[in-house]
Amino acid sequence: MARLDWYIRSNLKPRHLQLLVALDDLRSVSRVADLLNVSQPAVSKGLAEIEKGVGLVLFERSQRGLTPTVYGESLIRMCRAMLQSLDAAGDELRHLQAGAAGRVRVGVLPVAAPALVPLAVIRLQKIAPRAIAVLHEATADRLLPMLREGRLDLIVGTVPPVSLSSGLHLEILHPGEGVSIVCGSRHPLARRKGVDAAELHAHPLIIPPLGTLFRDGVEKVMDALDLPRENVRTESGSMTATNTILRETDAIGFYSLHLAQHYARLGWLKILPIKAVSVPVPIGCYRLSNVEPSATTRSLVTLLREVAQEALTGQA
DNA sequence: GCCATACACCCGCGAATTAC
DNA sequence: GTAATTCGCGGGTGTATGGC
Repeated sequence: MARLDWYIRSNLKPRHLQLLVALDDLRSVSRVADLLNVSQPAVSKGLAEIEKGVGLVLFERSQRGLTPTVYGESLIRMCRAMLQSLDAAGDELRHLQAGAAGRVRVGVLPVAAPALVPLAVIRLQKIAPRAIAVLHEATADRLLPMLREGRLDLIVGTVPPVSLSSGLHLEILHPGEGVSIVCGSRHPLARRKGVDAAELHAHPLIIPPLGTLFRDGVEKVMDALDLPRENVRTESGSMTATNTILRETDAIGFYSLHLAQHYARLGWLKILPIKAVSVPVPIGCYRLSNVEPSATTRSLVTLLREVAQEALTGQA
């Protein structure tokens, strides 16, 4: 085992992790000493010993304090994840002690919020009645930092592909079904058996916000149907808001087929019978590749696979 | 005002020794 | 053979001091 690996496995202790994270947060040896209730030399010496142990300079020293080097930034990021894992271990033990079967914190992207995640959570509660699912719905730009900081166990939805070096593990749950064009059930086009793309020009459009994978798919559909960009009145990352606007106005929206069918079954929306280009947007779940998922997290991922597979085969 | 270093002290751990 | 005690070492921390 290399010296670096040996040092990290054998000598790096939780208080070292706390020290590095605190130094990154406060960028000052003396302020960290105050925070951790130790002397300033203890912090200075502690940092020097970690640097000696790993054989790398982790912080640049200056008269104004400390600045992490690239090595420091990398190790600190791992330290944050390890501390979060330790916190999660404590949480899980507390919940097990209280008679629960563990907890899973899920970042839910809008596309997975109405059906995929809730259906999987319902199944989880059947097989593990005391398990607790904590759901956070937001866009990818807000959820990915939470995942990297260890505040989430996984993210479910349409998120961009990641490289192996990103520290994220991606599992494709569903290859995607293309984009469906939808309107409210009282919309003038709702009862039509056939709709021409040109008829959509008279209606305002609701599209996903910039930076989302689904937005790229929607833009391709808009280009294929020659839908004018100036008709876009709303960019919405909220399913609830989008549904309300679609039901209360003559706006046109864009959903994945699975979602569109889900809302059509509820009688909220209609899928317009219009020929659109097929732009599949895959749905996946992301987690940190260097963090071993808890038993509850693994169970939920298995159920997400089941629900997604049933959506593929039309059982859902 | 900031951080680094030198030195001293305390504490915990492991090995060696002793008592039973 | 086992448990208790002793001793040495290393790690962690504090104070004092110096350099930038």
